[in-house]
Order: sequence, then structure tokens, then C-alpha cells
Amino acid sequence: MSNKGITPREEDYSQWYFDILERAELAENSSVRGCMVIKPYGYAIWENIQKNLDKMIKDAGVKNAYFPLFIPKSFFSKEASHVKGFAKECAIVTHYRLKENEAGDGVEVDENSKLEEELVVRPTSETIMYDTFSRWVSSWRDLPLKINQWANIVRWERRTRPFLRTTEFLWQEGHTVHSTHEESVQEVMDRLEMYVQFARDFLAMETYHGRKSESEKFAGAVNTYGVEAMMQDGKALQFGTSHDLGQNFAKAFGIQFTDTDGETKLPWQTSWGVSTRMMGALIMTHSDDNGLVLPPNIAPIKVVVVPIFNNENKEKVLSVASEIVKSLKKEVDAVELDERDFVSPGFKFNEWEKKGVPVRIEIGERDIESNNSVVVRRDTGEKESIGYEILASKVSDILSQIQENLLSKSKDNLVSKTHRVADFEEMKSVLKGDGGFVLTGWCGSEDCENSIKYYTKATTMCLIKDGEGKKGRCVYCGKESNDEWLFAKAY
RNA sequence: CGGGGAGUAGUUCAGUUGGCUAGAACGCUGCGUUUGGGACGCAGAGGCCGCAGGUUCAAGUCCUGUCUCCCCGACCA
Repeated sequence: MSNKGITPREEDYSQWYFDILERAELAENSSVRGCMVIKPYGYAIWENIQKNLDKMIKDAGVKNAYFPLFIPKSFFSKEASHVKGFAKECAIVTHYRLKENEAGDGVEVDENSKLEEELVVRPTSETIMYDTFSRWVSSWRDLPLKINQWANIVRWERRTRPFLRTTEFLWQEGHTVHSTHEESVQEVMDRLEMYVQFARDFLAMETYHGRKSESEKFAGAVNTYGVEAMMQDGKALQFGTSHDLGQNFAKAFGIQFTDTDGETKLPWQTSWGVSTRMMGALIMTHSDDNGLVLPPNIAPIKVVVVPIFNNENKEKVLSVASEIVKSLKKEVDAVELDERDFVSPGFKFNEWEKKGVPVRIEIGERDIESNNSVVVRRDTGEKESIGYEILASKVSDILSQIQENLLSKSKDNLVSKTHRVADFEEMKSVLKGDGGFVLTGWCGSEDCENSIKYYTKATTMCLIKDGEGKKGRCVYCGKESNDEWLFAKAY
């Protein structure tokens, strides 16, 4: 797996994700698969994502709220294509009570507690939120309505993958209601751009974004837009979506408003979200054979100070080290001192590298004598001796450099793995080789899309801005095409 | 749901044509020596060999059934 970074295979995450997640051990005979425990270090990354993204969401005038986990089954019958998209992956609550079994050694479902209407564990919250919105919206003065929720959701997928497709996952889902289509489309694009910006600034990830094809769009949407990242192994990963819902749901859930002209109208809606899948993208984008590599702007621990001592000089070294930590904390947050005396320094170096801490500072007797400390970068492995007086500001600079370097590496990876191809043969050979994105003409027909998928395993990712209106020929059927689309094998 | 593979210690796995008290490495516990790139020595704890049935003097090993997990597909964020 060298040079491909971390992939979501069991053998990889058991080795590298040791601090991030582990498979949940559920009931012996349970058919629950793909439920993961997010461990404290992994959850700290998620909290950093939450904190920073939540600020951007609020800056966009969106307010947080929380809606029920359980959705009456009947809500799902209201929007035809929505139910069709989710019906096959819903967990359903049918009873609300257990009783002791006859043998007296366990419990069983109490048949007397059957629910009159079954409840669906939310696979997404459009239905329950929009039912509520229908009571919140009655006038143009109530619009735009912009609501976001941070929640867990359940999708009973046939096949799961750690982080990328788990049965239960955490996400953020934003839902807005507007009086005009122009305004709702603007919201869709703004939130899409927000995700792109977030990925760039915090996750140090360069991505493509654009409209999804008809077959790839969200169940119930008029249009879906996605953010696509390129992993080190040549597979694409979609980690954010933004949907133009048109008036489909407004119609289905009876959301109406009286406009300034006195007319009763249907509003226009959007929804958009990113999930813990984003952490998978983050990990797979930057990490190497030595473990995680985390961008400083999202790392739970940005700097770790490893004192190197023996029984004789322990006290002295530790006191200098904690002085240094104190001065570092004035300029850098998330600094940690590793005082453990039961593992060797070499063990610590390795462990913090696996955890992806961006900067490690080593302080031992040698350094104290020369008023220096050894500063090591996780991204390049470079070591540098830096004096105490300038340490804090230097480290702060190095953290910015690491953030920049990771972004530029991600950009290089994206560019170098994007191939513009002339014909289908070339497309096949590119995808059979190192993979990556293929940029090529596509006539827009679902038949061609399916054939391309059949022969190459690649699907349409999205229509990026550069590709819009770029006339050419469809890579498969050879007919005239209006746009150049992005294809890739994807997770 | 189709194709392939695997279930033995906390983890990763050995375990021969059925044969004695089921093993290793790592991890864990204790003591000592160590500590600038995953330390070492000694002592120890830890097992319903996935589950149920069968064949046999004897089953981790053979047979039948069953459950679960992993990989590759189909489906999807």
C-alpha cells in the first residue's frame, strides 16, 4: 500500500486508524454491520470540523435546531422519488417495549407494544423538517428560513466501509426555504462554495465541484451539486452535497406562503450536508505509510513536546519542557507535553507520528545546554534546531507552512491525476492504470453513462465550471456533446 | 443478493495423514536494568478452537447444518 496512503480497507484502518475508530461489537447474531465507534482522538477531529464549519454556517445566516430521530412512516410516502431513493435502506421501529422471555433468561419483544404507525429512523430529515416548516412558513416575511442541524442518521446500506459508508453516521444537514428560485439557487451555490472553502482552509484539500448528472442526483432534488476530492490511490471521493430541491417538497408537504402581491405561492427549497465521511477524505488525502498526517488547522494536537530524560535529569528536563510549553501556549493552541516516563522517546516519536501531530519538539539535556530544541515537521520529516527565545513564533510559522504545503500537495495530486482524454480507448487505459479523474465530452445520455460505467467502472462525478459549454464529442457514442464532464472510479 | 476467503489468547496468526497438558509474536501484569527513533532480562496472567449436531477409543483437525466477519461485485453519501 505504499505510495497510496491510507485506504478504507480493514487491514489499513486496523493498523492506522487505531486512534480514530474501531468496529463496534454489537449483538452476536446481529445483522447490524458497519457501525463504528469513533474514539476520542477521532472525535476531537470531528469536533474541530464542527466548530469551524458551524461558524461558517452561522455566518451565512443559518440557525441551528434539532428535529426528531423518528419519522412517521407516512411522511415518506409524500414525495415519490424521495421515498424511492431511501426505501431500501431504512431502519424501522415497530415496537416500544420488551418483556422477560418465558425461560426467564433474557428479553423478547412485547407484541402488545406494537406501534400503530411505524417510525423510520431518519436516513435524512427532509420529510420531518418540511412537515414542521409547513407550520412555520405562511408569509413572505417568514422567508428565507434557514435551519441547520447536527445529528446522527441511519442508512441500512448493503455494503459498508469504515468512515466512508457506515450504517450510522454523524453529519450536518442544512435546509432552507426561499421565496424565489433565483434566491434558492444562489443558496445552493453559496453553500457548495462554502464546503469548497472549508476543505481548502481547514482540511488543506483542493477539490472539484459542480452539478451531478441526472442519475447521480439526490432523491427528490431538481439538481444536485457535489464536492469531489481525489485520493492518493486514484479513486474519487464525494464528501459534500448541495441540492436544489425546487418546489418538489414544498408541494408534497404543503409549505406555502402569501407573497407581497397577496398571492399564495409555493416556496423554493435547498438542502446541503457533509458527514463524518469528510474525516475519511481528510485522512486518506494526507496520510502516508507512517500513519496520519493532519493539517494544523484541524489537528486536535498541533504541537507535542517530548522531553528526553533519564532518572538523573528527569526533574530538570521536565521543568524546562513545561516552561517551553507555557511560552508556546501564548502563540499556539493545542500544545501537549508528553511526560510519560514508562515509554522510551523513540516510542513516543513513533506514536505521535502515527497520530499525525503536525509538529514535534524534542528537548533533552543536550538541547538545554545549548538553549535549543529540535523541531520536527510531520509532513516533511525535516528537523531543525531552534533557540528558545524564537521558538514560539517559529513554531507558529512552521504550522502555517505545513498547512500551506499540505494544500499545495493536495492541489498537485488533483491536477496530476486529472486527465483530459480524446477517445474511449484512452479513457479505458487511464482508468485501468493509475485511475484519477477523466475529463471528457459526454452527450448526457444515461445509456452512454451506463456503458462507460460497465466498461471502466467509472461514473460521472460532476460538471465542473471549466467543462460547462465546452463543445466536443461524447467519448462513448461520438455524438456531439455540449459539456466536458468529470469521470472517475469512486468510493 | 451473487462470487471468493476466513472464524483458535486482547490483537495478528501457526497448529502436519485425527493422537498426550492447544502454540508463537505483539499487547497486558509484576520486579529490575534502561531512556536522543517503536528498549532489554526474568517471572506471570490470559482459551467453551464461532455455534449446534454427527462419525470415532480419541475431533481445533473429518462430515452436516447454522451464524458471523472480511474481500470483489450490484446498490448508495
